[in-house]
Formats: sequence, C-alpha cells, structure tokens
Amino acid sequence: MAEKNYSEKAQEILNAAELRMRQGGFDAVSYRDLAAAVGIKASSVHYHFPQKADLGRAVVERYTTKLLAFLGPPDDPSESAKTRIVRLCAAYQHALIHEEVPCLCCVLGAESLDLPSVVSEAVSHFFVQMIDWTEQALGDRSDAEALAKYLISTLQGTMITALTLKQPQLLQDAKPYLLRLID
Amino acid sequence: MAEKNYSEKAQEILNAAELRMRQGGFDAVSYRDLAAAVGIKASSVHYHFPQKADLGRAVVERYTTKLLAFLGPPDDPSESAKTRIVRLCAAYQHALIHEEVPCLCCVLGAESLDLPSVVSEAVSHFFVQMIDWTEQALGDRSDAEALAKYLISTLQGTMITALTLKQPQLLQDAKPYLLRLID
DNA sequence: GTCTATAATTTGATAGAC
DNA sequence: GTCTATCAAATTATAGAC
Repeated sequence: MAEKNYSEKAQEILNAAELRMRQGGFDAVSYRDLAAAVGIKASSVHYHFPQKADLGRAVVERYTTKLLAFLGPPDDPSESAKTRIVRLCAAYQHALIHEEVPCLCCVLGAESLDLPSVVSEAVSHFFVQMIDWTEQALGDRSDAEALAKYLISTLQGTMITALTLKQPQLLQDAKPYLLRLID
Repeated sequence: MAEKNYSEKAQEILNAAELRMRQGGFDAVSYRDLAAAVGIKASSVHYHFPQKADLGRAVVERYTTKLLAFLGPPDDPSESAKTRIVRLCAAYQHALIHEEVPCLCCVLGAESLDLPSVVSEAVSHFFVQMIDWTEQALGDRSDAEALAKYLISTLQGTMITALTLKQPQLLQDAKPYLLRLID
C-alpha cells in the first residue's frame, strides 16, 4: 500500500505487464515478451521484479492507485451521489472502450483461486477499496454498503458480457438500471 | 451445438478440464495434469481431444447444455417470471457455493481476448443462450432484452466479487436488487 | 542496469508399437 | 485406446561478467 517509486524502465515494464494481464490474465504475462516490449532482455526484467508474483502485485497495486486517483474524492460536498456514480460508470466505460481491454481486476478476480497469494490479496484489496469509495460516494443511507457491493459487482459483470459479446454499449445500457437505485 | 456422444473416459477428461478451467482459466489446463487426474497418459488425452482448442470448446459447449438443462424451460405458463429468475439466481449460487468454483464462462469471458477463436466463440454463444433464456423467462415486456442482459451481467459480476472477497453471500444479497426489477 | 549463458521444468503435440 | 519415446518450444529463475 505504501507509495512506490518506480524507475522509468520499471514503469514501462508495469505498463506492458498490465496490458498483457488485462488481455489474458496472469499466466499470459511472460518475462521474455515483457523484455521484448520494453527493449531489454528477460534477465534484466528480473532485476526490476525478481519474482513474477512481485510483478503481479505491483501491477495490481499501481492499478488500484491510478483508478482511485481518477475517481477523485468520494465526499466532495458540491457533488451529488448520482454525479459520483456517473463518474464511476465513466471510468469503467473508459477502460473498455478507449483502452480496449477490460478492468484488470475483473480478469484477475475471475482466476482468483489460482493466483499466487500476494496477487490475489492485492486483487481482493482492490475490490475492498473500490467498494469503500462507492459506499462513501453514496453518502448517508442505510444500505450504502450493500448497494456499493452491488454496483461494483454489476459494473464488473457488465464489462465481461460487453467484452465477450463485443457489445461495449452494454455498459451504457446498464447505467439507467444503476442510477435509478440512487437517491 | 449438435449433440455429442462422449465416451466415458472422454467425459472424465471433460470433468477434470472443466474444474481446472473454472479455477484458473484456459491456460491452467494441461494435458499432463488432466491425464494424471483420469489415470492415463498425456498422449492418450490427445487421442480424445487432439488439440487443446477442441477440448476447450467441448468443455464450454457441454457446460452450456448442462446449465440450460438445469434451468429448464423458460416459458412454462404455470410459473411466474419471478419464479424463473429465482431459479436462475439459484443456479449461480449452486455453482459458487456447492461446486466451490465460479461460472466457467465468467472465467473464460474475462480472458476472452486471449482465447483460441473456437473457444471464445463458444463462450460468446453461452452468453447469447443465457440471455435468450432470461429474455424468454421475463415474458412479454418491452425491455425484456435489455433487462435480460443486465441480469446475466450482474450475476456474473457478483460471482467475481463474491469469489475474490470470499463472501459467497453477496449472491444472496444481490437478489432483492434484481427481483425488484421483475413485474 | 543490462548482458550472456545456462539450468530445470513444463508445455502442446506427434510417431509408432501394442 | 493406451502406451513409450521423443520433440521443439516456452517458461521462470539464477550466476556472473561488464
């Protein structure tokens, strides 16, 4: 969870690893391919991330930090709950439509049972943080926690069907169903 | 889609492959491990399923058939739409809670971009069929198709968060949010 | 930080005997 | 249907030079 200072090359490696992981999961990442992508040799990638589990955890932690930064504070009093949830939906749409790959933790979460424990713990922590953000974004209401879990779950699942069916607009279509639950 | 007649050993292989795929995705399945699981050699597994993509497609197609059989007809006039959707939810709960692994196509759908095309097409077909069943189950209403896509997406996503957070009751918690959308 | 070299293992797949 | 034997390729990872 602590802030990490990655060198420029380490960041390039993380970029390549994140892309590959979002396409095909943890096993789809290989040191050799990463090395080629950033213009060094596989053994040099091991210098930056000795074990693959380290690399996986680093990718997930950086992804979590990036996404929370994109979402901004969940408790800005000048915003309505609805505005915040619209922004949450926009983040998911941006991932699939502009980056053309699903949410990292959608992919890794699905193969959770088979991941190195440090990686699956990082994925679990991602969901905890996302649900926490959403719960705060919903403001004061008795079902905030349950609704937050429901919203995050639905966005994750919609991403999978949208991806598999090649219907990115499913994320847009799900929005009214979600927003009618707010306020 | 045609009915397949698998030998007893081929079915054992499919069972082992489905379990492994639901735990860790397509890449988690190896001929050597499958062979050990059913008590033969890897080369003999190739006799039943020459290419891994064949095996993957067979697993997905059989899974689709099994699940639709479990769900039964979506248009039994003696049932309400709500009763049918409750059964749909029960199928997802059974998968995660009793079989202790997520839905096969939840896992494969997430790594859709990286699958052999015959496999990703089978996964896509699974979702088409599940959405079609749900659409019929909802009966005559103008938003049946959109709602069906939304329900299937939510169940898939809830399965991922329930799995990752080790909170299987999330599937139960999502039910009221879904059922309030029916009739 | 990056390299060469290498080790040890696993993988999907095939040929051919029985 | 199952076996032995084998293959070529890919994988994670380490040792040590520069």
